[in-house]
Amino acid sequence: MGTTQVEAAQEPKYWHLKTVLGDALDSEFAVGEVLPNERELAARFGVARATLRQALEQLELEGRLQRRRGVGTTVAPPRIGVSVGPSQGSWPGEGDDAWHAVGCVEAPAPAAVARLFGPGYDAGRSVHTIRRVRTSDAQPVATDLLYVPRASVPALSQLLTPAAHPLAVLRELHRLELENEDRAVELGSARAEDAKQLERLPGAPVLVLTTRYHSGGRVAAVSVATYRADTCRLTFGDSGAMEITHHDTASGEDDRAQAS
Amino acid sequence: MGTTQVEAAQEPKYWHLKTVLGDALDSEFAVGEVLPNERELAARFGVARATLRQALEQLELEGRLQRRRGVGTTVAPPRIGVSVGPSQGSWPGEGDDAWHAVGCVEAPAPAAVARLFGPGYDAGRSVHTIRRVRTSDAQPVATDLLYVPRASVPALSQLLTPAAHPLAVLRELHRLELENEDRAVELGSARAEDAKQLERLPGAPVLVLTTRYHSGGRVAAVSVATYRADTCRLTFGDSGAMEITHHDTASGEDDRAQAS
DNA sequence: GAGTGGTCTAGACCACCCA
DNA sequence: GGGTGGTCTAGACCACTCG
Repeated sequence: MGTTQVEAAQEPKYWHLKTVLGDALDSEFAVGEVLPNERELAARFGVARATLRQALEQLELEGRLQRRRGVGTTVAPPRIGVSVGPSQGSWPGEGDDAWHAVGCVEAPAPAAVARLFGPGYDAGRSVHTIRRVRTSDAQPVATDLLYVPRASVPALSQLLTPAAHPLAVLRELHRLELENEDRAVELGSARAEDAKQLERLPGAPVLVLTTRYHSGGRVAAVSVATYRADTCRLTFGDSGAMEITHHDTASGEDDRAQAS
Repeated sequence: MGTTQVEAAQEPKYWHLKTVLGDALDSEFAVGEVLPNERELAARFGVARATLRQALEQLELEGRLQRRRGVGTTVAPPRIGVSVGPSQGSWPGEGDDAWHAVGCVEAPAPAAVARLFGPGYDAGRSVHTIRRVRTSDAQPVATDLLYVPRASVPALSQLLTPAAHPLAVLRELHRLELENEDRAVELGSARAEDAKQLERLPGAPVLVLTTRYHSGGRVAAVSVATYRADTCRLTFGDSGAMEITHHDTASGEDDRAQAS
């Protein structure tokens, strides 16, 4: 019986590993520092590589590590707070909101998006579909598809060069009076196209922010934006504050309240 | 070399599997239906169980599957939209907001939370810490810790039974004039205590919603809420609409716009 | 006790990055 | 070419649920 198993752990190894590594990250590593490679870490902790990887995956999910194939695992900087309104209701692309249009097509909206326009919407009609990328601190944090039905921008000329097209759509959109926006956030995984824009692998965890822009009693535009979940914190509301790192979700500091 | 490998896939097996399973879910399964077990599915697709599990994990992350140890894997219902304001600024626990206090202690706030109160805050002081649970459709969707500094509720009597305590704190809080709220959403993983409340395993993906309640020029209360990322969609803004399922993030419907 | 998903192992090979 | 993380395998045992 005398194994070295002092801890009689009932918690999984990878979970314990995660906390050990997390603590080490706080105390012994600086942001940007490179960790030993996975094979060595696994050997050092006496576990299989797959088990170690389970711990690293969790830490990456929490935004504490960054792993890049062919390069290594580094300590991630605190998450970036990106403001997603309501900044007193403005149209997408208005002012300078860090978005940058990279393409535009006209096509029928996918069924799931068409539904967002409401029951009165004719699903067969093609809409202006603008792909945009949002950067912060010189790195891509989000990519979105902005759907603008032709009915929302009727004055738009039909003949436009690809470069002029998205800008013209946005310009027309800004002429409308924006009445309201509503938003929803959920967890998703990056599709291939999004992943490429975000410089991540397909399947990477993202926060999907869906915004509906209301004008004239209708939904005038819909944006489906995917934010990198590892590097971003989405902030709502007025003050641009809340510039805090808190790795709460992972760490100790158990100030537990009684459970039911 | 004539293996049956027709597809010459450059995409990983688990990724391809995920889309195949996802499509099957749409076309051949009803919500709540039980899938074949992992060993059989793996055999059926000719892959190792670990590979199959990678695909299932992704689908679960996207809220399309629900897996329970000892029970099986079932098709998940669409995500529940839970409103997280701003419902025209009201205090937590005001009206009936689906939250239910399950415990309360007084203790110093963890450092990460103390920082949210701003520079003028004395980190050593103990705060009322109320644990709450939010349910929707008879299942738990979120749990939070609500931190209320004693300075925010000075009139509170010192002697309270555990049962009366949280309610008294909330009652006093509601006397204050709520000026503002700001929020942030980020991805996290459930700590052990949270996981239990949410009926999930530790490490399960959650959306962490941090809210600061401002009153009298100060931060009068802070809430750190963890929502089940698999079953919830957080909705902001007025209308309680947006009751849409869109598995966009995973599915086909490629209406791609040109990349940069 | 039978069946489920959850954890873990010890290997192998691949895709990518960089010197 | 050498090193990194990413994928994949074929097993094993464990924790949990339920009849």
